[in-house]
Amino acid sequence: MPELPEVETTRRGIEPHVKNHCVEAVEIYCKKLRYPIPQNLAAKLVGTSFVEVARRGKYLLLISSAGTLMIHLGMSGNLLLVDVGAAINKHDHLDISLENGLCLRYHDPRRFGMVLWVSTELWRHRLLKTLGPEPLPKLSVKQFSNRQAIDVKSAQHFTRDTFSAEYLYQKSRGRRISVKQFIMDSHIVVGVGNIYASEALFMAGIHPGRAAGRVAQARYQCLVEAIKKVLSDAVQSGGTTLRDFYHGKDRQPGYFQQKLNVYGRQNLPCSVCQHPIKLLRQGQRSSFYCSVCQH
DNA sequence: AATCGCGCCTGACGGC
DNA sequence: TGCCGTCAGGCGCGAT
Repeated sequence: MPELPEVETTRRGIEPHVKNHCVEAVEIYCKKLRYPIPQNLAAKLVGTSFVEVARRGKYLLLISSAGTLMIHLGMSGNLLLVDVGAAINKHDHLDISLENGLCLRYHDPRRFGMVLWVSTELWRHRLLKTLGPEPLPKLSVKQFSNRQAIDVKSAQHFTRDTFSAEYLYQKSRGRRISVKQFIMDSHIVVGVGNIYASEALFMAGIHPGRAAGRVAQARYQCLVEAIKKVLSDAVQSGGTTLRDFYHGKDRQPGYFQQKLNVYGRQNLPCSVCQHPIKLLRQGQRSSFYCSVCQH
């Protein structure tokens, strides 16, 4: 289940092997992901190069002069670098062969992911334009080493640094949904998935079931800091496994490297007060929390 | 406008 | 051994 740190780790992993290498061939093995893979991808991509490997929320953006390949990994998606001509395995859906002898391969058992082609300015795209701010905007700024790859308005949209306690506080006034569902809403803030939402709320001492509109601004300050800490720690642990992205298929998602304080730990003792961690069902999602430390 | 719940999909796992 | 039900979950979308 890729969360933002896993997507960022993937972005960093593929970037040096993909950026500025000409596309030689595109092969589609399965059309039906969440949306169909555009059939004319080869016509768009062959002979061009990706000049930037960027990310907006959990969307990976491979930007070429002709347009942008937008990839979401969904629940079980994965991008691998294999040698051109490597055998196809089950659930491999797309191959993009490059002139350097490597092939970028999209693999996704559950097919919740998406591979889309965007030829308009990115900030106009319906799936991107409504997204909330990045929790770690500094990562976004670093992405755009090639300023010409992206139009000014999209770059501004991607790098706006508006994620703050005041922002969450304002956005949440009058909202009755739980604070956990609120921070997991990508239109509020991108990249906070189920695991890190539980972890950040624990760190901030906020009960996941509390109404978003009934969280004080000072507590949102704690939450903002917790979200940034949890995500940047996970990006860091992802980064430590990055050395070998190409050959290293044994790389682990960041949350396997990281100590999880509550997620998946129901009935186990809280790391702070030793009381058993509780499980709460919100929507169709599991939340884990400590009823003593969080309120 | 906000909220709720559905559907997409496969693999893992438990019970019989 | 195999079959069947359940769960996991990001996200868009339609209904309310």
